[in-house]
Amino acid sequence: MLQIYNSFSRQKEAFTPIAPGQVRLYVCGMTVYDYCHLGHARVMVVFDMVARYLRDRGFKVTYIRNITDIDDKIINRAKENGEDIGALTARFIQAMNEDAHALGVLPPDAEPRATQHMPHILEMIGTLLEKGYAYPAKNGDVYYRVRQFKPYGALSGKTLDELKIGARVEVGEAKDDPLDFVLWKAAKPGEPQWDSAWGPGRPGWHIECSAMSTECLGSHFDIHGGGMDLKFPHHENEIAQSEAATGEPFVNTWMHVGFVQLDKEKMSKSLGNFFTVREVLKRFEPEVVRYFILGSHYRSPLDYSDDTLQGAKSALTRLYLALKDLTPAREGGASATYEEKFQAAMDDDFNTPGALAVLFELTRDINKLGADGAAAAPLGATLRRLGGVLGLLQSDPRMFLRGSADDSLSDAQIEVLVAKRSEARRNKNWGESDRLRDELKAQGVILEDTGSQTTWRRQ
RNA sequence: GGCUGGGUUGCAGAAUGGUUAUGCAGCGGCCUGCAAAGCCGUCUACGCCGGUUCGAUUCCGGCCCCAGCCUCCA
Repeated sequence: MLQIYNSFSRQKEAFTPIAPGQVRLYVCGMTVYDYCHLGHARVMVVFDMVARYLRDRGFKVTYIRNITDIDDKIINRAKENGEDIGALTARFIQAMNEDAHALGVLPPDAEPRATQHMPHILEMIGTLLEKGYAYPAKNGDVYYRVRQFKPYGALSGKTLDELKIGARVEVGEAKDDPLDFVLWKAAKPGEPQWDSAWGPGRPGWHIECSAMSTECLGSHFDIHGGGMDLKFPHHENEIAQSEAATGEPFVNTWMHVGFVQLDKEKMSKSLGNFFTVREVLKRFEPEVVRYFILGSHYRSPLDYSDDTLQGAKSALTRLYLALKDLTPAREGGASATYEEKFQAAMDDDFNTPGALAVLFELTRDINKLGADGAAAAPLGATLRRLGGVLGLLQSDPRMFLRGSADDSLSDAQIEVLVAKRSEARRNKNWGESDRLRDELKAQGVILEDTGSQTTWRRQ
């Protein structure tokens, strides 16, 4: 039985989809004004894993991940760059897709963009006004009247009065209540704008997700996810908007992914202590980064360090070494217990570290069979299959182990040295043979002799 | 201050009321021309104080510490 930790109830719950056999999943994606950093990568990889596992579990999954392509940061960045907003967002959407692809993240079923869903956004704001949950302010903005929505604060575990203590009042605010939040921002000169019954402007951040999620998945759907930092106010506001507008429950299960941290501190744009995905990919292979992310539970903080990434690389190398000499087999064979253990781990709130431990048990059993490739092949097939559920182990083992040349020796240069060494070995010239091996080692190339055959891999 | 997570062996990181997590690193052995890889064996735990229990790292209470949210942020 699949159990998921629901941030709303703050406990693990048995997962039952609204429509039998179908899961409707919405995840808050990126605001596209800059490159993805590791925090974004974690959310993308985690929900990719969730979607893959749910599908493997037999559910039909509709996975929606939105793109925020209009907001203050985008407008400001475009202004700084002297760049057209559309060009800026197109550029970073492209970059995001490249990063996601590198990390083995499958495209969601749809990636709705705020600017392409303006009618539905306007419709929802209209409904909220009609129902008395929203009001137009003197400055042309439209606000959500938080006190009108009784359950407000349920997700974040706060009461309105608690929230009010911390609320900041900006100069020149036109809100009736400092906790109210903006649904529609009146256009300022030179800014992108859309026509509305309340005057030209653009949507607030929260409304787009309410509009797009309910448009794509219906008023009431199964799982809504995002980073931990979206819990409040973003997701709280989504609930308020959506439930007030539709009159139905919005989401059954809320999933929040923990932060990527650097030196025990949240990696974030405002602190400036972040690594972009592309920076990290210059130093580690994408699959290593994916392993690093899945190597800890999705709700735990994940501390980034070179050592941890190096550890992920070593672990992944061990898995690939076990697959290296196996002939591909189609069937998993007598490996049902591994499948069961794997599923038991994943069923427990997507416990990927536990699932990975099962892959290592499989690896040990493959290695024990050693030269008996025929016996090991079905185990190898199971290892690859289960790895695939996590989006891992789908590369050619030899290609993964050889890595890429970077600024070191090329494949051809290595082959030449390996051939020279094999020649020396044939002549039992151990001095020369070991010298060549040390030379390669110094260049980060590791040799393995199996009888007269030598294989190599980059460290 | 309020709220939400969390404190596990050298590092990373799970589970669990009594019995091996797992990976990396270490140590001993096997294998190897020597290595590497692999296999076998092995060492280092469960923030503090109480309580429940035959028995608690695991449940309960209190405390300390860390991170995050309460303001844009995945």
